[in-house]
Amino acid sequence: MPETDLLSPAAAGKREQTKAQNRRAILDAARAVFADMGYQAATVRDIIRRTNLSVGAFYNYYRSKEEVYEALSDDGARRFRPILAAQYESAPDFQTYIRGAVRAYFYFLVDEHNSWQSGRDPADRYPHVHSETPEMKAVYDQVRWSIADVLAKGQGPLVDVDYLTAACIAIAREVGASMVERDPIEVDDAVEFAVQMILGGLPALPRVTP
Amino acid sequence: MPETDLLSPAAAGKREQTKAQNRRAILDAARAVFADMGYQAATVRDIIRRTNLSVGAFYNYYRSKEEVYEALSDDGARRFRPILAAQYESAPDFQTYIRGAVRAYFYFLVDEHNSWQSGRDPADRYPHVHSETPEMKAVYDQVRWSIADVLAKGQGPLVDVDYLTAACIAIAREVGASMVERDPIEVDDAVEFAVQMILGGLPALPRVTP
Amino acid sequence: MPETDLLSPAAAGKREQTKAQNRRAILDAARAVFADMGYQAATVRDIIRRTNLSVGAFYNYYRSKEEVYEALSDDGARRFRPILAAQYESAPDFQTYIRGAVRAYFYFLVDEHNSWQSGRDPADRYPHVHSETPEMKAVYDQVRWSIADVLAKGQGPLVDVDYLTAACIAIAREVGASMVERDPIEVDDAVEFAVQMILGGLPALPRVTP
Amino acid sequence: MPETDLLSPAAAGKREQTKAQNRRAILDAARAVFADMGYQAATVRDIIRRTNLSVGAFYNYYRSKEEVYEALSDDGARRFRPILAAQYESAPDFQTYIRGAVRAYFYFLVDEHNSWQSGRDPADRYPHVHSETPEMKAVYDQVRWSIADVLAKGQGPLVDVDYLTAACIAIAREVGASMVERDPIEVDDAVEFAVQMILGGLPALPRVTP
DNA sequence: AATGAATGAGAATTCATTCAT
DNA sequence: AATGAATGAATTCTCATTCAT
Repeated sequence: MPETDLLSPAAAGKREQTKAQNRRAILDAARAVFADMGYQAATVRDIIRRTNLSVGAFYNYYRSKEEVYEALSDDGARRFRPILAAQYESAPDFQTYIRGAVRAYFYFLVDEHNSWQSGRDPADRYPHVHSETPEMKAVYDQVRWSIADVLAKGQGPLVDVDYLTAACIAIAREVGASMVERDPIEVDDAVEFAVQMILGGLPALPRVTP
Repeated sequence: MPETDLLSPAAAGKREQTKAQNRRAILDAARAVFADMGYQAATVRDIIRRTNLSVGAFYNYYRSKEEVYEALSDDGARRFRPILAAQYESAPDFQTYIRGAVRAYFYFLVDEHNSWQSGRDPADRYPHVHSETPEMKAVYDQVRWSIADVLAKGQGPLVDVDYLTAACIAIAREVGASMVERDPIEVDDAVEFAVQMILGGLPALPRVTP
Repeated sequence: MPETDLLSPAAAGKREQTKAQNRRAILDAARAVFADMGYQAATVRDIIRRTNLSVGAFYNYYRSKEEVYEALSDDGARRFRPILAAQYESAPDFQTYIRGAVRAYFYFLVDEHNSWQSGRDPADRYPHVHSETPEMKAVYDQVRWSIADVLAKGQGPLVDVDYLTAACIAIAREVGASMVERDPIEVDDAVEFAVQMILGGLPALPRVTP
Repeated sequence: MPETDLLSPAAAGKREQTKAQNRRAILDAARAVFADMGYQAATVRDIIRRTNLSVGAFYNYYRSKEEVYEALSDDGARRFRPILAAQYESAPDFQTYIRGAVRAYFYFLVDEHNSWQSGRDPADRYPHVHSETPEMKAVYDQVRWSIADVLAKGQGPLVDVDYLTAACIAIAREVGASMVERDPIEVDDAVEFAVQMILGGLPALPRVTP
């Protein structure tokens, strides 16, 4: 409730900039930490340690580990949603949609993958960890929903919708995960593989009576 | 005052039996607890609470929470390995092998699923937890290895082995997970779906030059 | 949920005894700490420090500072209630009741006062503290209630009940507090003073119309 | 950009005025907050939240939370001292002095009470807190001292000075506290009650030999 | 002077593991 | 072997105070 702004605009701008940087630093650190050791095992201190902020600073930006997780999810979803939506709108048939969605997802993964460097080997210290960033989860949820939607609208074959969704998602997820482990990363090869796997399997699937 | 060394063989046998029972009780409790809330969130007290035992007794049987996890993994792997091995030995071709492996995996899942009752919905209290029991993980690793092996031996098509393994595993995992959520569980339908998805996709896959 | 009690009765008894001792040690430490620096300023660590227990042990016995406070209150109330009740039952008139209650209260105070030794000077480090133990508060509440009750039943003069209660309580409290500061403590003198102060003032009080 | 040193005297005066206003705003806020939740539980942010100021500004005016407390005490004492002193000078006897002092104290209380509005009921959130503003404490100390002085000078009866002081103070305090809880507040009735309680009790008190 | 983000010591609490009985 | 209280490091979060702007 300051009465007036006594700071110069420049100074105020710098303040804002620093805040934005710190916010991002926390998110980046959190992404790396969650990827390294999983959400459950990660502690707020782990996140802070990858930052040059103090404990207090963390709590100035986020009220808990949970809130960071949400922010990360939102971040991923927000960036991926428009891409996926475009595919969804423009695709004339199921095949085209699948290809577009998988491609979009894989490029997103590569992007994510490039944006952080895991400092040390995760699984060594914290076993049993499913490294899945909240962003991946958010994107994955989006894809799941849109596949289900396309199928539900009858634009796909008359198969078990749940199973097909699960299978598509599964393929995209795992092939994607396998892809980003390689060096160099060949996105188009991976897209082709996943798409053929999905589409090739379709004709043979057991039909259901709606 | 504890019983002394002056036991009859019968009494000694009884004691062995009790030990085995306790060991199993701990594993059963741990399986349920890990499934409910994940390894990290689970506390040793959570485990022993589902047991007749005291904290101290727990540590007589396992030296740490970690060790219980390992034991659970071993347990699952040990039970599943022979089944899978049989498929592996007897299968004349890739198709047969896949069908056998998926069927074996799905029946294993159903078995696991029936063996514990999640008291309440875990995800409510512990968000972002991918409940995956150590046993599932172990079995999954086995399947992954054997698929890779079959492919490596040239009994499958000339495709990207890593990707195919990943895709097969992914399909089996997710369709399987989807299957056990249903009531009633129709194992054979799910097997058929997963198998067709995998095998149907094969011919269309991009070939690689070895 | 131990199957049987394998401990000898003697050992079990010792366990129980130790627990009782620890429980008391915590209460004693808490009483002293609350008296020294007030409930608000007191920390759980302050309490533990006056004990040879560990942090964890504290939480084995009480779940929070608050719970210790409650226990202390209950303790005081439980010990004082019967004494006060006896006065209340047997007193033929207001004068007798007041004298009995004040006497009981003062003896209780002396008892309390003797039971703990403030290690260092409180007010130096934690200013603005109203040193009032929860036990004193509980007893005080009892007395307040019983005076109000006696007056409400018409056994006292027709005066403003709230004010009279407040005044009686106030006199007892402050004269009592003053009393225990002295060395030697002369309980009977203090009782006499307080009682005369209360009863002497009665006739002159403004009457109210009920 | 802050104003520079090139200010007109008028502007400088204005700044002085602002400083005084801020100082008062902090004190008012602090009084309310301390009353609501006690000194310990109150945070500096609680205080500035009831203010137009920033954290930094707070520390421009007072160097610590403690210092604010002191300032409040001084404030109350400073305002009340002259009033009490006047009574003290002009009173021909003990009776008159007591009546004057009590009346002055009660009017002071009413004044204090009107000057802040407790937002919600404090005791709900912070148990066991005897909300006593530093100002009340300061005034109370003054009264205590002056009664003791009057008695010491032999203008009162030959009774136990400590006890009488304690009792007078106690009555004034508690009846006063009870008074301000009422709506409407009837100061004169309360004064009459307290004065009669004190003076009425005097003749009956045990005499001491000096 | 004002601003409000940053700091970090310190508070409450949990929990894997040990150990006396 | 069994028991369960004790331990204390580790965790989350708060808040008085400082300091760059």
